[in-house]
Amino acid sequence: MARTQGFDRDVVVRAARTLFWRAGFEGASVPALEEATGLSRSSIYNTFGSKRGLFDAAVQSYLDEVIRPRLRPLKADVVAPEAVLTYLDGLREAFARTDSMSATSGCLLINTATAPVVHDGEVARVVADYRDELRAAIGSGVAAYLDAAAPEERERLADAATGLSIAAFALVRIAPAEADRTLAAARDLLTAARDQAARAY
Amino acid sequence: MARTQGFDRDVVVRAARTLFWRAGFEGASVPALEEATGLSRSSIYNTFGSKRGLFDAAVQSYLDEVIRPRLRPLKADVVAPEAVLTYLDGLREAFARTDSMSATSGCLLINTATAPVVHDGEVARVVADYRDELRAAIGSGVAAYLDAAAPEERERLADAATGLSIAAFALVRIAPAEADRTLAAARDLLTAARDQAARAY
DNA sequence: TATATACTGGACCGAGCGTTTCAGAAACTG
DNA sequence: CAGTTTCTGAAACGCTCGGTCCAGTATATA
Repeated sequence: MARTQGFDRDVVVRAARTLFWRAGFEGASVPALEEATGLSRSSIYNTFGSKRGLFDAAVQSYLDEVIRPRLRPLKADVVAPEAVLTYLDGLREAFARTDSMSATSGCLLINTATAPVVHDGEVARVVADYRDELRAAIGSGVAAYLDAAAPEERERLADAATGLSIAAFALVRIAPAEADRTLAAARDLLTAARDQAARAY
Repeated sequence: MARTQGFDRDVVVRAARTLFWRAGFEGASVPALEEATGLSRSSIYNTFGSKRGLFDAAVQSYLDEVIRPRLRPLKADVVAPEAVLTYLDGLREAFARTDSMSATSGCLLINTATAPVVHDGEVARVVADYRDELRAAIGSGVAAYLDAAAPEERERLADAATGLSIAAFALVRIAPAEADRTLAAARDLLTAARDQAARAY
């Protein structure tokens, strides 16, 4: 009866996501979004309602396709001891591939945390929820890695590894080498804590 | 012979700085800058050449009047052992005063690091230089605090404390409690390292 | 094949942007 | 007090912004 949609919604959202990631919410203009998605303005507004609607879809896509796959090993019921190191190393590898989105543009959500659009409370909550999710995942990873450490030490190291990951994302655009050092520091903190625990036996 | 300037440049730059801090470079419109500074558009352009020129002046003012006073104890020829803890505690106090600029708006330069304007290479360099300055200052503070620790451990902890300070600034707008935890983690890392060094005797 | 449905392209909207311009007011200097 | 210089206010610039609208077209169903 009705004509079917002539584009793949996921593909469109992914294209918009890339532009928002690179340019930020404010920096991605509607004409630029048209070009990136291949959609005309009316299709964008018909499908997503507004620029914000498209941004929200892009953020969800970012969480589902970029963030969570990387965090999956840390969110599993049983977490591998080395999973938290693998996470940090995976981030460093992404930063080292200088043409990767992570290297050129950091993290869509961390970029958003310091952008004007965050004054919209709903956006701020999404970003804060992301931080909590990251913290919980790293917390599991640290617990699996330092199974013998005192709880307060594990919490402290999980806070530190989470913060250092966030700092690395904030830095990678302007100082990629220093972003890598920041992640290396997180890794070293964990391995040093483990070495010390082993020595305590 | 010539008429003298009818306003105090420093006062004007300070007012602009506050607005840029709150709203970011892109978010601070020229009309809003007029209102904040009390200057008319022509005076702004006559004095600073462009919005970017005013922003650059605001950034310098931020470095000179906000950042460097806080870092001064860490940059002195002889650094007090506890100075790095005092720095972290001072940051936490500022974050706890929920009406302070730091609590509501984080750090002007870290906000800029993830903003579109950073694609201007000159702006990116200023932000990267700030990170280096912060890292060097914290490095001195860590060296003074952990005078007996191994050099590689001091470097690692200095990288960590620097990164965690940056993460706290990135987070404070959207998750102030977590920003405080991030700084607390930095502090605990340092004190734990010192306790452990003491125990080694 | 006829029809109904909704996707699509492109013109258009008002608003706000950063910047330029210029005439006139202000006030130091000689 | 006259002259010169510079600051200042206001208006207008061209442009881009996010968003709306509608006629035309494509297509799945009956």
